[in-house]
Amino acid sequence: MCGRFTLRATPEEVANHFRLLDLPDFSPRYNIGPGQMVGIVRAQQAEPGAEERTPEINAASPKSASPAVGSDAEPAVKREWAWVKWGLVPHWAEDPSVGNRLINARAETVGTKPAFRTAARYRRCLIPADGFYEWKASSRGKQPYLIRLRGDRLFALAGLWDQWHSPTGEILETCTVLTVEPNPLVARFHNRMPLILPPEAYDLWLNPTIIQFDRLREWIRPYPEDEMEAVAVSSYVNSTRHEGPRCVEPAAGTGTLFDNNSS
DNA sequence: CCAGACGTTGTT
DNA sequence: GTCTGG
DNA sequence: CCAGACGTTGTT
DNA sequence: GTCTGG
Repeated sequence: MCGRFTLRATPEEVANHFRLLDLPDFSPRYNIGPGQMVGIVRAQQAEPGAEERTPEINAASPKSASPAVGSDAEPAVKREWAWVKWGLVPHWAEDPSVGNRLINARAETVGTKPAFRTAARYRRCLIPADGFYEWKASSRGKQPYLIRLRGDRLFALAGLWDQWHSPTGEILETCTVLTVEPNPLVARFHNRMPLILPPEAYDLWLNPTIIQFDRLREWIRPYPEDEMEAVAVSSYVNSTRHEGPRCVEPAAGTGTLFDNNSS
């Protein structure tokens, strides 16, 4: 599953990887947890008070209707960075505290569950990350591991977002991370893992004209294990009050990098 | 029809 | 909001 | 995900 | 033990 992750890359790297029009503003994050504000990439939203009336955001574009192939070089839909709270609060929720429990959503069923169905059709997003944490129980307590791509590359968690209007009229934007079956590497830790999308899927995932969630099924699968690795890290990361490089320091005594090829 | 729910995760 | 259960 | 709380009453 | 908050 996914209850904690990192975004250690620079704003430049994120803007480049996700083809953002504007440079986002953030500091490296070593310990992003539920309830915190996270940066997401989503299809550019219509400006609320904009003078210019943009006719039908690309709804009829032939490019946006065909599946993206090969790379993420030419986004059919403009993308924007947004800050939202991790823990999805459905727009119809009475109490925003439900978000505390909706930090993950099963990708297999998200198209039909009432809490996620509409978001799965109209409000998908990518959540930039470059690592996530899993805890493994042992005789000496719980040992945290940082799981990342080989080469420590940036990647995208598949997510959904929603808007909630408080009684006093404030708008709360929130998100959730989709999960799938784990690949064998992550299965050492848990029976679920976050859904990681390859760049060639970004355009389809963010395309608001794709409202049939079934068209995204081919991307609902565990990320290849041979592109991933796990490192035992300090339990300093356990507390969400902790931030900084200490969170990813190799655990004392281990220093072991354990991946699919080690035995 | 109205009332009531709406979600995920963990684990021996 | 929208679906399920009674 | 882990950490930390876990409760009520009165009253100005 | 179980829920809430971060």
